[in-house]
Amino acid sequence: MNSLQPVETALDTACCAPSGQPVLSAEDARRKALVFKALSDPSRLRLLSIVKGEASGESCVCDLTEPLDLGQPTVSHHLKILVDAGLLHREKRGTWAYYSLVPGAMERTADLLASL
Amino acid sequence: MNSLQPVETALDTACCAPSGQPVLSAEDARRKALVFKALSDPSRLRLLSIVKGEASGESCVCDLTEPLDLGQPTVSHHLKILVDAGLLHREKRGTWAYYSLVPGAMERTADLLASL
DNA sequence: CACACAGATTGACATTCATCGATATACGGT
DNA sequence: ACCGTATATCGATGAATGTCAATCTGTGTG
Repeated sequence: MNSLQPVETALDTACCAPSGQPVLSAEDARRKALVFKALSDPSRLRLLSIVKGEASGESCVCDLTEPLDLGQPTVSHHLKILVDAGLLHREKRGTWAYYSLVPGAMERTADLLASL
Repeated sequence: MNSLQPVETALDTACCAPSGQPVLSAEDARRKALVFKALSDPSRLRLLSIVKGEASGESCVCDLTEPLDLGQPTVSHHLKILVDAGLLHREKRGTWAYYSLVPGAMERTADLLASL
Protein backbone atom coordinates (compact mmCIF):
# COMPACT_ATOMS: atom_id res chain seq x y z
CA MET A 1 0.00 0.00 0.00
CA ASN A 2 1.06 3.56 -0.57
CA SER A 3 0.81 5.35 2.75
CA LEU A 4 2.91 8.40 1.92
CA GLN A 5 1.42 11.71 2.98
CA PRO A 6 1.04 14.62 0.56
CA VAL A 7 4.01 16.53 1.94
CA GLU A 8 6.23 13.55 1.28
CA THR A 9 4.86 12.52 -2.08
CA ALA A 10 4.89 16.12 -3.21
CA LEU A 11 8.56 16.43 -2.34
CA ASP A 12 9.25 13.02 -3.80
CA THR A 13 8.74 14.24 -7.32
CA ALA A 14 10.26 17.62 -6.57
CA CYS A 15 13.67 16.44 -5.50
CA CYS A 16 14.46 14.74 -8.81
CA ALA A 17 14.07 17.51 -11.33
CA PRO A 18 16.80 20.19 -11.47
CA SER A 19 14.40 23.01 -10.70
CA GLY A 20 10.97 22.49 -12.20
CA GLN A 21 12.39 23.32 -15.60
CA PRO A 22 9.76 21.45 -17.64
CA VAL A 23 6.96 23.28 -15.84
CA LEU A 24 5.07 21.78 -12.97
CA SER A 25 2.92 18.92 -14.22
CA ALA A 26 -0.79 19.00 -13.55
CA GLU A 27 -0.44 16.03 -11.25
CA ASP A 28 2.46 17.49 -9.24
CA ALA A 29 0.60 20.77 -8.97
CA ARG A 30 -2.47 19.00 -7.65
CA ARG A 31 -0.47 17.22 -4.96
CA LYS A 32 1.42 20.28 -3.82
CA ALA A 33 -1.75 22.35 -3.79
CA LEU A 34 -3.23 19.89 -1.31
CA VAL A 35 -0.58 20.75 1.25
CA PHE A 36 -1.07 24.48 0.85
CA LYS A 37 -4.83 24.04 0.97
CA ALA A 38 -4.39 22.49 4.40
CA LEU A 39 -2.54 25.66 5.41
CA SER A 40 -5.02 28.03 3.81
CA ASP A 41 -7.39 28.24 6.76
CA PRO A 42 -6.80 30.57 9.75
CA SER A 43 -8.12 28.05 12.25
CA ARG A 44 -5.73 25.38 10.99
CA LEU A 45 -2.77 27.75 11.18
CA ARG A 46 -3.69 28.49 14.78
CA LEU A 47 -3.99 24.79 15.52
CA LEU A 48 -0.49 24.23 14.21
CA SER A 49 0.73 27.20 16.22
CA ILE A 50 -0.77 25.88 19.45
CA VAL A 51 0.58 22.37 18.95
CA LYS A 52 3.98 23.78 18.13
CA GLY A 53 3.95 26.01 21.18
CA GLU A 54 3.06 23.26 23.59
CA ALA A 55 6.05 22.41 25.74
CA SER A 56 5.24 18.71 25.73
CA GLY A 57 5.13 18.75 21.93
CA GLU A 58 1.60 17.47 21.83
CA SER A 59 -1.94 18.63 22.51
CA CYS A 60 -5.25 16.85 22.89
CA VAL A 61 -8.44 18.01 21.23
CA CYS A 62 -9.85 19.31 24.49
CA ASP A 63 -6.95 21.78 24.74
CA LEU A 64 -7.55 22.98 21.21
CA THR A 65 -11.27 23.53 21.21
CA GLU A 66 -11.44 26.39 23.67
CA PRO A 67 -8.72 28.79 22.42
CA LEU A 68 -10.09 28.64 18.88
CA ASP A 69 -13.68 29.28 19.92
CA LEU A 70 -14.88 26.53 17.62
CA GLY A 71 -17.05 23.49 18.19
CA GLN A 72 -15.40 20.16 18.92
CA PRO A 73 -16.55 18.52 15.65
CA THR A 74 -15.10 21.43 13.70
CA VAL A 75 -11.74 21.15 15.45
CA SER A 76 -11.67 17.41 14.82
CA HIS A 77 -12.39 18.09 11.16
CA HIS A 78 -9.52 20.56 10.86
CA LEU A 79 -7.16 18.20 12.65
CA LYS A 80 -8.02 15.43 10.24
CA ILE A 81 -7.17 17.67 7.30
CA LEU A 82 -3.79 18.51 8.85
CA VAL A 83 -3.09 14.84 9.51
CA ASP A 84 -4.09 13.88 5.96
CA ALA A 85 -1.75 16.57 4.66
CA GLY A 86 1.10 14.95 6.58
CA LEU A 87 1.65 17.92 8.86
CA LEU A 88 0.31 16.53 12.11
CA HIS A 89 0.65 13.15 13.77
CA ARG A 90 -2.20 11.63 15.73
CA GLU A 91 -1.74 9.22 18.59
CA LYS A 92 -4.59 7.87 20.63
CA ARG A 93 -3.89 7.07 24.26
CA GLY A 94 -6.87 5.96 26.25
CA THR A 95 -9.81 8.24 25.70
CA TRP A 96 -7.68 11.08 24.49
CA ALA A 97 -6.14 11.80 21.11
CA TYR A 98 -2.81 13.60 21.11
CA TYR A 99 -1.65 15.61 18.15
CA SER A 100 1.95 16.56 17.46
CA LEU A 101 3.92 18.12 14.61
CA VAL A 102 5.36 15.63 12.14
CA PRO A 103 9.13 16.17 12.42
CA GLY A 104 10.49 18.01 9.40
CA ALA A 105 7.10 18.45 7.80
CA MET A 106 7.23 22.24 7.96
CA GLU A 107 10.72 22.29 6.49
CA ARG A 108 9.69 19.97 3.67
CA THR A 109 6.70 22.17 2.99
CA ALA A 110 8.93 25.22 2.82
CA ASP A 111 11.12 23.38 0.33
CA LEU A 112 8.06 22.84 -1.83
CA LEU A 113 8.05 26.55 -2.55
CA ALA A 114 11.65 26.58 -3.66
CA SER A 115 11.09 23.64 -5.99
CA LEU A 116 8.22 25.12 -7.94
CA MET B 1 -2.22 54.46 2.95
CA ASN B 2 -1.23 50.94 3.69
CA SER B 3 -0.20 49.28 0.47
CA LEU B 4 1.70 46.34 1.92
CA GLN B 5 0.94 42.96 0.39
CA PRO B 6 -0.10 39.97 2.50
CA VAL B 7 3.30 38.28 2.33
CA GLU B 8 4.93 41.40 3.69
CA THR B 9 2.36 42.29 6.31
CA ALA B 10 2.20 38.69 7.41
CA LEU B 11 5.94 38.62 7.92
CA ASP B 12 5.84 42.05 9.48
CA THR B 13 4.15 40.76 12.57
CA ALA B 14 6.04 37.50 12.46
CA CYS B 15 9.54 38.88 12.69
CA CYS B 16 8.95 40.61 16.01
CA ALA B 17 7.77 37.81 18.25
CA PRO B 18 10.38 35.29 19.41
CA SER B 19 8.61 32.36 17.86
CA GLY B 20 4.84 32.65 18.01
CA GLN B 21 4.99 31.84 21.71
CA PRO B 22 1.67 33.49 22.63
CA VAL B 23 -0.15 31.50 19.96
CA LEU B 24 -0.95 32.94 16.58
CA SER B 25 -3.57 35.66 16.92
CA ALA B 26 -6.76 35.38 14.92
CA GLU B 27 -5.75 38.39 12.89
CA ASP B 28 -2.25 37.11 12.10
CA ALA B 29 -3.68 33.73 11.21
CA ARG B 30 -6.13 35.34 8.81
CA ARG B 31 -3.38 37.28 7.05
CA LYS B 32 -1.03 34.32 6.74
CA ALA B 33 -3.83 32.07 5.55
CA LEU B 34 -4.42 34.48 2.66
CA VAL B 35 -0.95 33.78 1.29
CA PHE B 36 -1.36 30.02 1.51
CA LYS B 37 -4.82 30.28 0.00
CA ALA B 38 -3.23 31.87 -3.02
CA LEU B 39 -0.96 28.83 -3.26
CA SER B 40 -3.72 26.29 -2.68
CA ASP B 41 -4.80 25.96 -6.31
CA PRO B 42 -3.01 23.72 -8.82
CA SER B 43 -3.44 26.20 -11.66
CA ARG B 44 -1.87 28.98 -9.63
CA LEU B 45 1.10 26.79 -8.67
CA ARG B 46 1.62 26.04 -12.33
CA LEU B 47 1.41 29.72 -13.18
CA LEU B 48 4.14 30.47 -10.66
CA SER B 49 6.18 27.61 -12.04
CA ILE B 50 5.93 28.88 -15.60
CA VAL B 51 6.78 32.45 -14.67
CA LYS B 52 9.72 31.22 -12.62
CA GLY B 53 10.96 29.02 -15.45
CA GLU B 54 10.88 31.77 -18.04
CA ALA B 55 14.42 32.82 -18.93
CA SER B 56 13.43 36.47 -19.24
CA GLY B 57 11.90 36.36 -15.78
CA GLU B 58 8.53 37.47 -17.01
CA SER B 59 5.58 36.10 -18.96
CA CYS B 60 2.57 37.70 -20.59
CA VAL B 61 -0.93 36.35 -20.21
CA CYS B 62 -0.96 35.02 -23.76
CA ASP B 63 1.96 32.71 -22.89
CA LEU B 64 0.16 31.43 -19.81
CA THR B 65 -3.26 30.66 -21.24
CA GLU B 66 -2.31 27.82 -23.54
CA PRO B 67 -0.13 25.58 -21.33
CA LEU B 68 -2.74 25.58 -18.56
CA ASP B 69 -5.62 24.77 -20.88
CA LEU B 70 -7.73 27.42 -19.23
CA GLY B 71 -9.70 30.36 -20.59
CA GLN B 72 -8.09 33.79 -20.65
CA PRO B 73 -10.48 35.27 -18.06
CA THR B 74 -9.70 32.42 -15.68
CA VAL B 75 -5.96 32.93 -16.05
CA SER B 76 -6.39 36.66 -15.47
CA HIS B 77 -8.37 35.87 -12.34
CA HIS B 78 -5.68 33.57 -10.96
CA LEU B 79 -2.96 36.09 -11.75
CA LYS B 80 -4.84 38.78 -9.87
CA ILE B 81 -5.00 36.55 -6.80
CA LEU B 82 -1.25 35.91 -6.98
CA VAL B 83 -0.57 39.63 -7.35
CA ASP B 84 -2.88 40.49 -4.44
CA ALA B 85 -1.02 37.91 -2.34
CA GLY B 86 2.22 39.73 -3.08
CA LEU B 87 3.76 36.82 -4.96
CA LEU B 88 3.65 38.18 -8.51
CA HIS B 89 4.39 41.60 -9.94
CA ARG B 90 2.38 42.99 -12.83
CA GLU B 91 3.76 45.46 -15.34
CA LYS B 92 1.82 46.67 -18.32
CA ARG B 93 3.80 47.58 -21.42
CA GLY B 94 1.71 48.59 -24.39
CA THR B 95 -1.05 46.09 -24.99
CA TRP B 96 0.61 43.34 -23.02
CA ALA B 97 0.79 42.66 -19.30
CA TYR B 98 3.97 41.05 -18.02
CA TYR B 99 4.04 39.06 -14.82
CA SER B 100 7.17 38.32 -12.82
CA LEU B 101 8.01 36.84 -9.42
CA VAL B 102 8.28 39.38 -6.62
CA PRO B 103 11.90 39.06 -5.48
CA GLY B 104 12.15 37.25 -2.18
CA ALA B 105 8.43 36.59 -1.94
CA MET B 106 8.85 32.82 -2.00
CA GLU B 107 11.54 32.94 0.67
CA ARG B 108 9.39 35.17 2.88
CA THR B 109 6.49 32.79 2.41
CA ALA B 110 8.68 29.86 3.42
CA ASP B 111 9.67 31.80 6.53
CA LEU B 112 5.99 32.13 7.38
CA LEU B 113 5.95 28.42 8.09
CA ALA B 114 8.86 28.61 10.46
CA SER B 115 7.30 31.49 12.38
CA LEU B 116 4.02 29.81 13.12
C1' DC C 1 -11.79 57.50 -36.91
C1' DA C 2 -12.46 52.58 -37.18
C1' DC C 3 -10.85 48.20 -36.48
C1' DA C 4 -8.25 44.44 -34.25
C1' DC C 5 -6.22 42.62 -30.38
C1' DA C 6 -4.61 41.90 -25.20
C1' DG C 7 -6.27 41.81 -21.04
C1' DA C 8 -9.59 42.86 -17.18
C1' DT C 9 -14.21 42.76 -15.37
C1' DT C 10 -18.92 41.03 -14.76
C1' DG C 11 -22.56 37.61 -14.07
C1' DA C 12 -23.88 32.95 -13.74
C1' DC C 13 -23.30 28.26 -12.35
C1' DA C 14 -21.56 24.13 -10.20
C1' DT C 15 -18.48 22.58 -6.78
C1' DT C 16 -16.06 22.77 -2.61
C1' DC C 17 -15.65 24.14 2.14
C1' DA C 18 -16.22 25.71 7.08
C1' DT C 19 -19.28 25.24 10.52
C1' DC C 20 -22.81 23.36 13.45
C1' DG C 21 -26.10 20.02 15.79
C1' DA C 22 -26.99 15.33 16.34
C1' DT C 23 -25.32 10.89 16.58
C1' DA C 24 -21.95 7.13 16.77
C1' DT C 25 -17.82 4.96 18.75
C1' DA C 26 -14.62 3.83 22.12
C1' DC C 27 -12.58 3.92 26.49
C1' DG C 28 -12.39 4.39 31.87
C1' DG C 29 -14.52 4.17 36.15
C1' DT C 30 -18.17 2.52 39.37
C1' DA D 1 -23.18 -4.18 32.85
C1' DC D 2 -24.07 0.86 33.17
C1' DC D 3 -22.74 5.63 32.85
C1' DG D 4 -19.95 9.63 31.70
C1' DT D 5 -16.42 11.54 28.98
C1' DA D 6 -13.45 12.29 24.76
C1' DT D 7 -13.35 12.11 20.05
C1' DA D 8 -14.93 10.94 15.40
C1' DT D 9 -18.45 10.81 11.90
C1' DC D 10 -22.76 12.20 9.55
C1' DG D 11 -26.13 15.42 7.44
C1' DA D 12 -27.40 19.91 6.52
C1' DT D 13 -26.59 24.70 5.36
C1' DG D 14 -24.67 29.02 4.02
C1' DA D 15 -20.48 31.04 2.15
C1' DA D 16 -16.53 30.98 -0.75
C1' DT D 17 -14.29 29.40 -5.03
C1' DG D 18 -12.99 27.95 -9.92
C1' DT D 19 -14.56 28.22 -14.38
C1' DC D 20 -16.72 29.99 -18.44
C1' DA D 21 -19.21 33.13 -21.85
C1' DA D 22 -20.09 37.75 -22.67
C1' DT D 23 -18.73 42.33 -22.24
C1' DC D 24 -15.85 46.32 -21.22
C1' DT D 25 -11.31 48.96 -21.47
C1' DG D 26 -7.36 50.29 -23.42
C1' DT D 27 -3.64 50.37 -26.91
C1' DG D 28 -1.66 50.17 -31.37
C1' DT D 29 -2.41 50.30 -36.53
C1' DG D 30 -4.70 50.91 -40.96
